[in-house]
Amino acid sequence: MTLAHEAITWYDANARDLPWRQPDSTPWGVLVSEVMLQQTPVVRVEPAWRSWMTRWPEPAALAEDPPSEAIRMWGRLGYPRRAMRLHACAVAIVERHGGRVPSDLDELLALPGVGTYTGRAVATFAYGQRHPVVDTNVRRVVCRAVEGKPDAGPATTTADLVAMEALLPPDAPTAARASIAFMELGAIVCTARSPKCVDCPFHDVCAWRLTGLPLPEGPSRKPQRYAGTDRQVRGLLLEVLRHTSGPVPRQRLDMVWQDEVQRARALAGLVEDGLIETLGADDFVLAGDAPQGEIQTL
DNA sequence: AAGGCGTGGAA
DNA sequence: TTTCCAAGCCT
Repeated sequence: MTLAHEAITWYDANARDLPWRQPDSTPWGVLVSEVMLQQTPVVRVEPAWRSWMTRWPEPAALAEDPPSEAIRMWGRLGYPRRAMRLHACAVAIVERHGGRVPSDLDELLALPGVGTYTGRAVATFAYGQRHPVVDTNVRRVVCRAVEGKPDAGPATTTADLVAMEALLPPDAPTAARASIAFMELGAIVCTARSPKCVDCPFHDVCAWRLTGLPLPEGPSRKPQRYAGTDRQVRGLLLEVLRHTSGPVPRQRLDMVWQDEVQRARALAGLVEDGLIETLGADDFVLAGDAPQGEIQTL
């Protein structure tokens, strides 16, 4: 019994019932879920995914609405640039692929917001192709079970793909199930902080467990702060824009953050990223909400 | 190729 | 309270 087959057997009995995994889910639904799941937990994605798919059941529907609507629908999932890119992705799918999510990996990777993980996930989970699919869960499971290390280091794309490739069964449908099974295992059993080894199908063969669950060696890299950063200020600014339909005067935005320098920097950043647009000298709107011909540049 | 980029919940 | 983490992407 290989690791892949052990994982698949475990997955068949323990997988969560998520809407984008239903038999009737579309490649578009899979793509939307993958983008939403980039750095956002499943529990917060699920209701947002349902709303999104109800409103925009296919790429063409989203492409017809302005980016501002995507940003509003994104709500508080975080990293709203993803909403922008998903909108741009829908436009590209309409323009380049006749409104159908492409199945070719290189065409997927060429879409905005679709990187190594997401492209392979869509090709594999939506189209049943055989590709290694490596996310943070897979990296953790493989490095523990195979290498015996407590935590995966920084992502090293090529090496990670090669390592997973070696574990994949030869036929595509089984390989796809193996990938989703490894991911699920990392998500609910082989978790970062409190792995539930008693529930793990790799219990008896896991190199990490067999060597006594050694702790991480050096000091962990310190996570990025959030409070007081430009990111927080951007979030506050965007929160105002999201809940306003018309132009928002600069004066209103001035209220969200004391530090004028930082506030201006955050605002300029949002414009730079294309999330918002300036209207005249002192009004702002979400991207795409400006009346024709009234967009000003800084 | 490190670091920027949101948000909320669990420990 | 603070820290850490959650199916990354882009530059």
